[in-house]
Amino acid sequence: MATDSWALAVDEQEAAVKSMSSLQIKEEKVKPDTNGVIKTSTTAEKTDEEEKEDRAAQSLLNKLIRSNLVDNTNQVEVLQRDPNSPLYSVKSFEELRLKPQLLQGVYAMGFNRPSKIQENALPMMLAEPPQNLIAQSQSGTGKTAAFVLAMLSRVEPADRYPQCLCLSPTYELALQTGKVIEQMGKFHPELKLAYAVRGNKLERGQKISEQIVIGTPGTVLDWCSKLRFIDPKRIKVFVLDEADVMIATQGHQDQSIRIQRMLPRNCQMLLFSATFEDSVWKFAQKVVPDPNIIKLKREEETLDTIKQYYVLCNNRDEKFQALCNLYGAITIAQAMIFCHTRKTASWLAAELSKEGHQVALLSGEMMVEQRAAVIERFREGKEKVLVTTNVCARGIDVEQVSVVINFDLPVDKDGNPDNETYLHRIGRTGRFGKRGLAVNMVDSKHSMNILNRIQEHFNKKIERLDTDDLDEIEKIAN
DNA sequence: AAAAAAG
Repeated sequence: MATDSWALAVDEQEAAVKSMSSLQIKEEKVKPDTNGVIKTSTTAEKTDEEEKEDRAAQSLLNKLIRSNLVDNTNQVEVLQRDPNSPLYSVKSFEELRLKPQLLQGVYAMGFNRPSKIQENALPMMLAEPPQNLIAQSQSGTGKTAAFVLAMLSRVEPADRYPQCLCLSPTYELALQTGKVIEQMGKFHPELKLAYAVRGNKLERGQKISEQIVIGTPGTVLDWCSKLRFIDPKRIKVFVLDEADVMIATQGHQDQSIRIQRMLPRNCQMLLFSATFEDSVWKFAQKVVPDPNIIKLKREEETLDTIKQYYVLCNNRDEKFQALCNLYGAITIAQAMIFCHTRKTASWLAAELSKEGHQVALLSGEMMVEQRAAVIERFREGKEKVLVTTNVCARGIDVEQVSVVINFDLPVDKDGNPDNETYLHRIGRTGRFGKRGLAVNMVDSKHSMNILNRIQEHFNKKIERLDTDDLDEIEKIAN
């Protein structure tokens, strides 16, 4: 058991793990309740923990619903694999002729009508025979709901083997996307979901019966090859989420390709990426035959609703002092603080708690049980401030986050500004017209240069903030 | 450099 000052109580860890594993294979007491909701049948009354879970789930749902209601996109560019076929676009979910239980799930989540990207993407993804899709889209556009809907409409619940496979770049994102699958599929009592993530160990030699699998690359690869829990030849839909991360040369590329190669020829490939840079494009062309392509132009408003500042310091200790000065202002709602390395993150979390601030730490060096518990506590609002690494840069949606601090600016392996990660990080806040605040900590000429290049890239002025000026801090925080 | 990993 870890002895860090921010280590969690054992019962909380267990609760978090339980909530994650309620749909897992090892769980024997799983059965659908009256609403068709799949959960363990232990207690009749709702415990405190369960209510907290409900609230956290609701916050995730609220965010998803808004992404469907608020169209902050102004342009969708569609390239069909057959340019002569008519371009279908739906204005309602009924037009898609979904299975009734699935339509029920869609409405139960509060979706009334398709988002901009869904109008075009859904008819393409649901067409017969299945067609491949490459979509450029960021979170907040209804992307997750779109591919979940595609998986759920293709799945045959009566067949007790994996048919849909979704890959996420991180453990936390896999859990989050899994929750959406559970929610949207909850009116199919016989439908089950398996989490192919670290820490979810199964007994050797068996096959799994869950129809949908969500997971991270390493575990999914093991389940498909060495351990043979999944027969990849029977997968009908393959979703690659955050494909630009998954395909990055230094990233999950090998594993993603090896998994993809095991799939049958006629498997439907759905690939989502924030950018269409060369590496993504080459990969896509190699492995996704005859794709439809959707490019989503997102209004610059995304950045306009987020006020961006920088703080000038001379070294790490000054950055820490500046952060402490900001602390009162950022804890009004929730905040995320990004560091470049795990080491810096754990150092910073320790220093902040020494100063008497309550902070949570989340990085890849922690044990998965702990990670699950921390992200859950953060979602519930039990933790106000999360110190983390790029593990949380993408896709993690917590509604109450209104401040993002780049304790270290995002740079790639060559030390160049990582604009994409910058956009993703600050995109954790200020969505859907909500006000957001991003503060960048600059501690050298070099990092000032990085910041300038980021400004140029987004053509957006990032103003200086004096952290000794409490009035100014007060002003930006409100 | 982070993440992924039944290595």
